Amino acid sequence: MSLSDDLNPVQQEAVLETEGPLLVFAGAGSGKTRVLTYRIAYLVHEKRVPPWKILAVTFTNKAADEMKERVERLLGGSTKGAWISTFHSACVRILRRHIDHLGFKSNFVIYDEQDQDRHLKGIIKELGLDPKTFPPRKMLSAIDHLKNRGVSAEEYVPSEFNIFQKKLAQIYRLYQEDLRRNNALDFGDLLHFVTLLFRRFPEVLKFYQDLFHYVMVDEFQDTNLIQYELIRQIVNLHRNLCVVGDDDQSIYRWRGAEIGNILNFARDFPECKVITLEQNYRSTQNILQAANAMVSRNRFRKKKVLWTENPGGELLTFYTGEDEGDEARFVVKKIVEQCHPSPALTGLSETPDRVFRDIAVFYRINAQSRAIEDELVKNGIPYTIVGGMKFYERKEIKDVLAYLKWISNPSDGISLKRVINVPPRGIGEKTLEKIEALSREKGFSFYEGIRHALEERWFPPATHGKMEEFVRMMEELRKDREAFSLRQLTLAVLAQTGYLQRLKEEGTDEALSRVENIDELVNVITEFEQDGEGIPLESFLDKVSLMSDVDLYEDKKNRVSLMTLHCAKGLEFPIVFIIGIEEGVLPHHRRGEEIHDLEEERRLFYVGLTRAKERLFLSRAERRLTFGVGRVNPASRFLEELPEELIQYEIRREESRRHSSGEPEWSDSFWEEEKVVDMADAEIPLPAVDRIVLTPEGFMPLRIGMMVRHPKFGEGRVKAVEGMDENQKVIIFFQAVGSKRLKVRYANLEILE
DNA sequence: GTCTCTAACCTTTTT
DNA sequence: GGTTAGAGAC
Repeated sequence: MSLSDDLNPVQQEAVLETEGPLLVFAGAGSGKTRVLTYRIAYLVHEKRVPPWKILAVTFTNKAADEMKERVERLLGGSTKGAWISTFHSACVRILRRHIDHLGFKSNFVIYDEQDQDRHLKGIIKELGLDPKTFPPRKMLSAIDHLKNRGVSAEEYVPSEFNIFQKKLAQIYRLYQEDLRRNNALDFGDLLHFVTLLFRRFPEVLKFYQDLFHYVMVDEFQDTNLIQYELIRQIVNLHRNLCVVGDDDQSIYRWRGAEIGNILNFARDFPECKVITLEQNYRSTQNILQAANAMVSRNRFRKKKVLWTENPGGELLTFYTGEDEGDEARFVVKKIVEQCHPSPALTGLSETPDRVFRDIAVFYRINAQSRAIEDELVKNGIPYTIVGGMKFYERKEIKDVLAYLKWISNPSDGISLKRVINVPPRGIGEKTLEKIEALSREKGFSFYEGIRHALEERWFPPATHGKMEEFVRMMEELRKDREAFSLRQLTLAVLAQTGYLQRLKEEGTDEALSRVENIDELVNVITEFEQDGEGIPLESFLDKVSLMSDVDLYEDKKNRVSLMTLHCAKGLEFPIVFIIGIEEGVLPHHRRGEEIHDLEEERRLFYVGLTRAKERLFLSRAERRLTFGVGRVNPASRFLEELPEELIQYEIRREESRRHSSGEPEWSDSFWEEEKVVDMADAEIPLPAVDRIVLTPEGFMPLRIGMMVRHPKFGEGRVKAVEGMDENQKVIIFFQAVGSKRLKVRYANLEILE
């Protein structure tokens, strides 16, 4: 390790400034991780700080693992007990040790969003509230918000005149009570409880203050209030806190991230030193210039201008597709071109200079991946999706995990209720409700409730037998835990419960794919156990609960990567596509015109732009299917904010319409006439409609609310349009015969206005 | 209690 | 367009 060889002067300064608070503004691609890893290595190697006195927190496990790996490489050995982990896993580690202070047992389980949802629904029902006026998900996010601001159920004081708040207070209290009964914590609790622990038990706080002499926080712009408070509590003694972040890459405001944490850091730590890393090592001049121009439009930011010594590189390419299919064809055609350049196009190169793993496609929302996927499949290009429907969210996986969770913590009623009748055992909703009421009244966990009811012979005879059988089976599994390995335990669950057998009997394609997934889960568990540490069952469940989408991402396979812009943060690719540069998509219409929201959307775009090392392709579609309904989107306002001279517009041939079937999409005969034109020519006037309707003659502009005439039913008003293909239907209210749903193709409609 | 079919919701982003 | 929750039939 040689600081002067491996780091530029500013980076070196950030490494050497070890004492006291330090704020590092690290622009995209400026070597942020490098600084952090060298800093840790420097502390251990040069300043002889014992590794376990160092705490470094990140947001994803992937980032933590990467940091660990790089520190190990620098130190030529292990990280020897340095705490390098995510906020959440650090908190779990602390709570497993000290949570008894707060009246929980150390084998608590962590509820995910789905568990929370079920849990809260039960409470709303219990209170006799209408789920329509008090939607569980809205209540949940309100509770989460309170936790993120450090407000506990007992402390929350609702406004006396606000019915919503009053009910919220009631629900929040009951929700926490029930969690305690289940010995369970939700995501928000993990952080919140540690701050409570620190506040109420100074000796515990003292222990960690003494322990951590040096604290580092990565991606500081994404911390929320509670995370910041946690850090402040810990560093209050030694005050050796180094935070690294980039306000321009703050994209989690909607989840409570406080951009003020980084912008006002100097106010909380007046003695702090500020270092700004502005040299970019990742992107070409053109890419960087475009990104700079974009983000400089934001008003609420610390001014900085990234620069690079890299070559100018190629211009950004922009394509306007007819619809998302056309857009996808453009993307795939370009991918093929990059990976298999034909001699005619490149002049000389015979071998592809790019492989699939060099390429990533980013989008605003997950739903946009579909069109791209279809097109990639059609062309036999391997790809991987980061995020979206996750493995651990599949029903069968969650079922098996629920059994395991319960074995780990028999107080966990949510998991128990999930599987008590899976596969069907003749134990129904009503029985469960009775047990729940009984348990709540007596302060039992759900399982204790069942056992109590059995002893007292509360169940009707038929139910009694079934329940007895179930309890016997679960007790058996609980015993298995002592003697069995985690793998054996999982296999025992699958066999004893009849879960696997039931799926096999079903024999449908769906059931068989579930069996395959379960098979995969057993593989994962086996692997985990082999290089495992700690108690396998608990650590495995923790790992699964705290896993994020990006964590599953493996970059070793040679595949094109597809992901949302949010997932893209922290990654880089030689070639990047950003699709859907449209008003309503990016910026997304669910955000208002509020300046902070708009600026965050702009930052999101900025994050996407700065992931690219060499080439950047941007695109949009004039028409897009949302909810299976056609929609026309104008170009994003962000497009105009990119410097004109950095962009070349690629125009499409009119024939692309007939191209939806037949020949391979990228065949040279079709594309070779492409040319570069300027904006004026590329802009195609947009039809002023919000629904496009397909008729035998072609497209027909039909607006909702428009009056039309049908040959048989007479005059009517358009209420809705469904679909875009030849099966497209339209719902029309006719004065004569009422509402009708008609296939547009055959309806023979005539527009009246 | 179990299974099947319809209707509503959905899509912003996730540790 | 696709999934999922709730209603209705057996």
